[in-house]
Amino acid sequence: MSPGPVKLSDVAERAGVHPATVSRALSERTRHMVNTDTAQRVLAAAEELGYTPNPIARSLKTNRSFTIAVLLPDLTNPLFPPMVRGIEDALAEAGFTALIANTDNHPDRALAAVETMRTRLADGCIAATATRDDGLLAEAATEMPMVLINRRVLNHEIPAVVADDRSGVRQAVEHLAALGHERIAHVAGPQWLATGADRHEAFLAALRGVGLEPDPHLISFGEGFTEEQGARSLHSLLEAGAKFTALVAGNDLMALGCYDALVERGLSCPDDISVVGFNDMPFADKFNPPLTTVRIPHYEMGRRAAELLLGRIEGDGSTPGEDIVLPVELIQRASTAPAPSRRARQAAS
Amino acid sequence: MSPGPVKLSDVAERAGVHPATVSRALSERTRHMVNTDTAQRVLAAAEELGYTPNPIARSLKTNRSFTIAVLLPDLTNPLFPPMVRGIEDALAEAGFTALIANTDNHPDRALAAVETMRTRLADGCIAATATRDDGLLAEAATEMPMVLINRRVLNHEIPAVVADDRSGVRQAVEHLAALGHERIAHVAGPQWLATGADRHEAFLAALRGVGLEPDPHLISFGEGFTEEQGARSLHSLLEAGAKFTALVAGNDLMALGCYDALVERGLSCPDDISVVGFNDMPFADKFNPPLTTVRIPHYEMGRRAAELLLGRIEGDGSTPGEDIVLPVELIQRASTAPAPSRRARQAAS
DNA sequence: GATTATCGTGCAAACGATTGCAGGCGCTCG
DNA sequence: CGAGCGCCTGCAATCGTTTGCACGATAATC
Repeated sequence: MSPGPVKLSDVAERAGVHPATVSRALSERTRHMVNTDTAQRVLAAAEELGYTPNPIARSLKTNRSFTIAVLLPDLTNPLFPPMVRGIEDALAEAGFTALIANTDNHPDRALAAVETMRTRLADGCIAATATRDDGLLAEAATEMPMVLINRRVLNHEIPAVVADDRSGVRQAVEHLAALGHERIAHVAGPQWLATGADRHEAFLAALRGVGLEPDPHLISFGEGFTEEQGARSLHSLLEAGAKFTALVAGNDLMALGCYDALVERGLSCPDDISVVGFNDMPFADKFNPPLTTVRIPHYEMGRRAAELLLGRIEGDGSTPGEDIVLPVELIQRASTAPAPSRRARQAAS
Repeated sequence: MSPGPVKLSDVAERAGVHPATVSRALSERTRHMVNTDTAQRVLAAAEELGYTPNPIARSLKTNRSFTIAVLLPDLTNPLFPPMVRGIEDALAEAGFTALIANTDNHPDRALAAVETMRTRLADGCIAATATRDDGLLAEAATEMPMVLINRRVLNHEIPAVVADDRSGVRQAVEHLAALGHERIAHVAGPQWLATGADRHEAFLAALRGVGLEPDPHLISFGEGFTEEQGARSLHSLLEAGAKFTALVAGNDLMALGCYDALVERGLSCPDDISVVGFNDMPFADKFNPPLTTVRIPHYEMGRRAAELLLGRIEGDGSTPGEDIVLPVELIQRASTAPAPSRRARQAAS
């Protein structure tokens, strides 16, 4: 037997057959081509020798790597690890492996990553990096199966699995409205991301839904879903003299930024201003105050994205793709409280 | 030209040379074997055609995949993403890619992961999953270059990069002692992990260092570095009637568990009990109260681990390996306060 | 009993790159 | 002027699998 890892020909020799026969006997799909008891013999030999196929050689021949590229803007954002877990779990069940790449939100790093993935022959790609109008990904999508997660591009050319953002912010503003808030601000996320734009739009709609008229002076856009941008946005709102008693932030990170801005100005949450976030990131219940936010099913989104992708890979390439939108749920914690006016009234009564 | 991705022979044809020549011209290492201006021609042709080598085919021949396996217990633990970033960045600079696997702290899942990695021909492995006495990894280490991160095995057979745990907990108890605390508890991590055992030992030493005698009744061991275990440990301490005014937790997650246990029992941090954590995980400054903890250089640890590993791969296999231990720093926030006794005295004066 | 279908297996050519070996050419040097 | 030496470059084998094709044997058909 040759040295090093055992290979197909070793098994063949041991079983007294040709390597090709071993190959056929070992694959579920081609097993029927070989006599049942030779198959048994081969299987036994493979078992005894502890044969494991060399995936490199296999890939070279078949052009499939059983590898899925996962493009993330930033693994450090607590939003993503649970999604990745979901993705990995679903992929593993199908014998696939995830290859994770951070893009830092830089288009060129994304380009480089896509390139790497493509040349490494990933069988498909799950991207969380898409900007709303993303030519790069759209182009890449023509070359390999792709699905988006937590993002969406303008013309639904790429299937996506997303949380029900509209419902989420609706629940948020209804909650605020029910608490008596009438002047509600929006510390919005970047508008070049679908999540940012969708939530902003949903915010406007939800406000009208509860009979409030949107006020442009109560809306400020951040340039990223980050703490700094959240703080900056809130500061600029306050700076401009806007008056409001509650705000909904683009996501939890921005909400945390708002916390910072608030304490910096000696304001209290929720006494002066109620804030609600988005995502229910890990430890959102441990913040000061515990953050009211809308919970999205991170893990489930990951699973669904992976399953969707696998379906497109294995499948006939059809399933033209309704986006999958998963339900969300408002988690009420201590960062929201009745509006001051109502508290005053209650105190008076 | 053949269809699909451009390959070596396409470039060869275009440049009017043999594929072998192209191969040599394209590799920095072998370029000197080919005439300077043919090399130019080849380079130009490759550029025009947009040639990118097929790493699968290359790997098959060279037995190198330029892939590094990264074994994590749990990507969802906020400790790890920054490390992964460090690893990825350092690897990318050298043209390597990281393959991330979660083991969920299950030895068999780790085994499966290692197996996958090995058969996928990873060139090396960075593991954060090692238990103190880890036969599995020790064995795997004989088959491929490996370095440990944030973990250590008993007999230093595998090089590791770790934070200076001893110094960290020393700083923590000195801080507490300086605040006047005399009865300091330890909500320790699992002892089968090096981090758990080291910190426990360091705790004992540090206590004596400030002239306090360790009391076994003030120490409780968790079975995992988790919130639940932190809460459970603290509960059992309190249940047993232990009296103390401060505690150092095995890590930040356990500290958060302590927060939970404290509020559940109507105790206040830091008024009744000061707590200090370990790791300075993201958002530790946002907790209620902001957590005093010791900061470890996550990102840097990742980088160093990757660099160390690459050195072992490229290099002569020497560097027998002192462990790399990186400095840590106590970050004082609001979860620690002067001991009640001292506060009383201050109030009296 | 000759002819055709059926089944099981081996042969050999891929996949796309790397690399030892050999050979052609032009020099120099004795 | 011929032997010898360097420098380039082409040839062909190789990495470990998969897979179309052909071949031989056995079974089914008329």
